[in-house]
Amino acid sequence: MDNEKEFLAGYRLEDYERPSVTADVAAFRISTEESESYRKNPENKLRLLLIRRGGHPFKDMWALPGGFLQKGETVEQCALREIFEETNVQPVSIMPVGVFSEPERDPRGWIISHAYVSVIGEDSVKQIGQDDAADAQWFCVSFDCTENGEYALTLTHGDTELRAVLAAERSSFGRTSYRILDRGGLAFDHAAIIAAALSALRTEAKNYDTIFDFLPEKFTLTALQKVQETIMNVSILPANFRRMVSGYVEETDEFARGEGHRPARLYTRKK
Amino acid sequence: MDNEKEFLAGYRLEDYERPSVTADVAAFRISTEESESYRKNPENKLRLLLIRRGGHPFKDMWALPGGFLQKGETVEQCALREIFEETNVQPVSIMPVGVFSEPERDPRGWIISHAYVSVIGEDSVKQIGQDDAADAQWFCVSFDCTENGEYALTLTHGDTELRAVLAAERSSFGRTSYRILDRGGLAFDHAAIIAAALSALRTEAKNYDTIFDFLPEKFTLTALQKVQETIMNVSILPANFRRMVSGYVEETDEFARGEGHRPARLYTRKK
DNA sequence: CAAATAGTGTCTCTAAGACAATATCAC
DNA sequence: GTGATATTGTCTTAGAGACACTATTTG
Repeated sequence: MDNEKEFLAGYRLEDYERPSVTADVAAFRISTEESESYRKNPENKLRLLLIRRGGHPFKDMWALPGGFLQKGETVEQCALREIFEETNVQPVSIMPVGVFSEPERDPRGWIISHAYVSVIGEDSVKQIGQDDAADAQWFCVSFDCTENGEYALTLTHGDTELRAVLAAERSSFGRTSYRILDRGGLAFDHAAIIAAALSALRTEAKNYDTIFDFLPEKFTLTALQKVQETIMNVSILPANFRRMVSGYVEETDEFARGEGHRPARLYTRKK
Repeated sequence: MDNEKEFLAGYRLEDYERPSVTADVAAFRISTEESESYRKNPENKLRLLLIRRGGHPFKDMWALPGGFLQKGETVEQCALREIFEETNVQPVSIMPVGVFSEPERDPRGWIISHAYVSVIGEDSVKQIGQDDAADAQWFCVSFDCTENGEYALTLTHGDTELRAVLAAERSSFGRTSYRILDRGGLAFDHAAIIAAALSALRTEAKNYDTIFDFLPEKFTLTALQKVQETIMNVSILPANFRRMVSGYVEETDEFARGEGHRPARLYTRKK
C-alpha cells in the first residue's frame, strides 16, 4: 500500500482503547476586603473557585471546575469553555500546568486530566455577581511549608475550611510535584492539582507578566504591589517594588482620588 | 441514587467520544566531535533523535519518537517507554513541555499529543551504539531568530538538512508558542513541538538543574561549561562560569589526565 | 620550551534590599 | 494639623561580566 489516501481510509484508530480526556481549571482572583480602620487601603486575598460536587463520586466534596474534551476543540479551548460555563466570564489569561494521568486517579474509569491556571480579572469579577448558587464559591487560599517539610494547602470560605496535606517530590529538571497525604475534603487528586497550579502562578508572578491580569486597565502601583505580595506571600518595600516594575508600566495623567489620603497616580501596562 | 457503588456500576464513559492520546519525545544529547588540531578539547554539538517514518501519513519524512498511551500507564511512563523502545536506554531526565491538540494536527484522526523533553546522558549514549538502522538518527540542532522576526529550526545529519520556519506567538503568562510556517521535511506538527522543547530546555538550563544530566557522574568544569554553552548557544568566560556553578558542584580528588595539557579536576554534582 | 587548557584574583557595573525623608490629599 | 498613603533619594550589598594573570601538563 503506497497510496496515502488509501492508507488513511483503511486506518482504524478505534482498534486501540482510548482514555477520556478532561480539562480542569484553577481559576484565581484577588478579592479586596474592606478594612476595619476608617481610611486604610483595603486588604487583598487570593481566591480560588471551587465547585461542590452534586453527584458521585466524591459527592458533596469540593472540586475544580472542569469537564470533558469535546471533538473539534483543543484542550485549552475546553478549559476556557468550562470556566466560562461556570463563571460566565472569560479569564484574562490561562496557562497549562500539568497532566494528571495516574490510572487510578478517577474511580469512574480511565480519565486523564489537563490542569490549567487561569486569572479572572477584577473587571470580570463584578460581572460574576454574588448570586451564585451555594455550589460554586471563591475560597481563600493559603499554601505553606510546615515544620516537618510537608505542605499544607488551606482553603477557607465562610465556615468551610478544607485542609489538604501534601508532600513535595522533586523530579528531574528541578521540577516539583506534590503527592497527596490527606486530601482534606477535596475531590479526586485536585489538592495536588491546586498545589501545582499555585506553584506555577507564583513562578510566573516573579517576572511581572501575570500580576497585571488581576487588575483593571488602569491601576495604582500600590494596588499592583499588593497583588504581587498577596500571590507571593511576601512583603516588599514600596521603593524597591516601584523600581522593579518601572520598566513594565506607563504613567497616565489620572489619579485615584477620594481615598482619604494622598491620591495615587494611575498606571497602565506598558505596550 | 445515593449509593456510590451503584452509581459507578451504572456509569458509562463509553457514551462520550474520546480522542487517541500519544506521547512524543524530544530526546537530546550532547555529542563530542573530535577536533582537527592535535591536542585541543573536543567540540560539542546538541543533537536530537528523529525517526524516519516508514508508513503513511508523512511517509519518509522525519518525526519525533512517540506512540500511543496504553491503559495502566501514565503519560510520562508512556514517554519513557517509547524512548526506551527506540534507543534501548533510559533517559536521565524527562519533562513535559506541552499538549498539542489542534483537531486537524493528525490526518489519521483525533489524536492529541503530549510533548516531552528528555536528556540522554553521555554514559547511555555509548550503549546505544552506532549500528542503528538508517531510520533513527541523531540530528544536529540549531534554532535561531532570523532578520524578519521568524525562527529557523535547522536539523542536520550527514547530507540530510531539514529546515523548518516558525513564527513565535506570545500568549498569556508571558509564554511563547510556535506556529509552523514551513514544516521543512518534519512530519505532523513536530517542528512546533521541537521548537517548544528546545525553548523549555534552554529555560531550564539557566538554573543549572539540567546540564549535569548530559554528563557522566564525574566531569570537569570545562566539560560542564561546554554543555551549557552548547545548549544556550552563548559563550561564557571560564572564571565567571566557575563562580556561578560553584554552589552546585563538589570537588573530587581525581583528575582527567592524558589530554595533552594541564589535567582538570573532576567534580560531581552536589547533594 | 611551546601549545593548550586549568584555575584564581579583582575591578566594574547593575540590580535588589534597607531605610530615611519628603509630598499630598481627606477630614 | 493629623492620619494615612504616595513618592523619591541614596547607601549598601550580592552577583554577573570583563579581563589580566598564574599554574600545569603533554609532546
